Amino acid sequence: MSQPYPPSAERPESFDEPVLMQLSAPEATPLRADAARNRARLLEAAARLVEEQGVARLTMEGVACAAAVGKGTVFRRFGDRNGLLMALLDHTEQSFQRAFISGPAPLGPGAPAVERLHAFGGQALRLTAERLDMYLAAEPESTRRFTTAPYRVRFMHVCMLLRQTGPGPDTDTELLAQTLMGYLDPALIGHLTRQRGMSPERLEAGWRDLVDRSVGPRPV
Amino acid sequence: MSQPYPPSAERPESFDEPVLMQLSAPEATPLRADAARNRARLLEAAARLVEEQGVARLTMEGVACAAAVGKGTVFRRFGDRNGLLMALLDHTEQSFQRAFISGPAPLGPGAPAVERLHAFGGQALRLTAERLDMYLAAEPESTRRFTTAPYRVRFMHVCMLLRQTGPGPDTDTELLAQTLMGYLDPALIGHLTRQRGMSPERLEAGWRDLVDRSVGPRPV
DNA sequence: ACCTTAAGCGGACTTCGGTCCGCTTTATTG
DNA sequence: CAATAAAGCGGACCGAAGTCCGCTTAAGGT
Repeated sequence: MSQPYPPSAERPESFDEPVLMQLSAPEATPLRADAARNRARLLEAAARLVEEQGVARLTMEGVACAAAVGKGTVFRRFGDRNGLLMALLDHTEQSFQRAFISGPAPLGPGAPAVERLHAFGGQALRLTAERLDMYLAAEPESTRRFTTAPYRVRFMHVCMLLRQTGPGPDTDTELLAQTLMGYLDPALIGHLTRQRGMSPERLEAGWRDLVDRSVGPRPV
Repeated sequence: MSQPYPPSAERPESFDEPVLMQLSAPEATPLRADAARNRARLLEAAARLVEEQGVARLTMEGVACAAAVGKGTVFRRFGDRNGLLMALLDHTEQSFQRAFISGPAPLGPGAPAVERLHAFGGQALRLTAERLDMYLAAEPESTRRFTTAPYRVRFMHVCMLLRQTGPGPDTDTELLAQTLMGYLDPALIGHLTRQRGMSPERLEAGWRDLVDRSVGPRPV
């Protein structure tokens, strides 16, 4: 109920600013030299530890220790464990973003909105499946997951594409977009692939079906 | 990776048995007298503490203490914090279940499947909104949330109704049902109502739209 | 160069969920 | 009614996330 580490903190709590593209890349105030160095060491150490022992064994103290840095420093820089994990996914997420915002069609602009939606989901499914443990571990719990920067960027994109498909006047695009986003939730993907044994192809076909149903005015 | 408390534990890990209706009500082996007494005292104490201080302040040790019982006992009985919280919701959940399985139409049998789906979502939204904090706190994280008994019962129900609406042969009912269930996720409901300020009416209208789009064969 | 100041640092500390294991109680059975 | 096995109990213990606060240090102004 209070901001723990006043100035920066990689996970902003405010809601209303225009987020697009500012995942964590350009800090409002650039980091001090030592801070930047420590940040890099921490990310490097964390990535190494994850690779060596799996994300489940990653502890904040372990990372601090491996980076030869105090525990408080890790929290100051990344806010919490999810923040650190999200930072580890930042590169992937940013290039995905670039791809669907300004990359080549059909993911990027140029193709019809429906096809862009198809491509968007396909790529999201692929990225998530590829590093599922990371995405699962990075996902904050409860309602927090809807307020992370990457989620919001994706959401706004889906919302925009949906609006371009000629929804009827009585279609609630925002809610429909949330529903579509729900399909891409790492937890759901993990459940379906690991516990229900569904193939990526099946998930992708399901996505296309869902998009086709969501597009255009609502049925009679 | 191992079952911590061998014999009972209110959250079964197995997947394939026919669950329907066995939330926690009839234990496989009935509880020993002292165990049953302690269970009741724990639930009572927990409910009181939640009422007094809110679910966020509820700690397992606090409950144990208030029930004049050892901490280990709480864990033995309920598995973990989510298990305790789910037990607190059990009554609500069971009567909801009865209502949609065998209650009066349109929630129960008798009405067309589409109307039953409409009613189902409406009621789920209402129940969740009514005790949102509890539902949020009781929700296990990551993929675990798909394996709780209440989730699975709801899911199978939606799946069944969907199958009754004449989906085309190329419709993946299971995936569609998961999508519908995603709309009813307490975390999403909490986000939409609290952080985006959406009205219950709007959410319900969104649900009806979603159902209408999900029903029947997929569009061209 | 020096001074000032605020960002940054570190690690002890708190809190809480979850586990362990030796002891106690219940229920069954002969 | 005793004996006994197994379910139950309790609280010490552990690990990890997150907090706090006094000390250090980089950076910009004079």
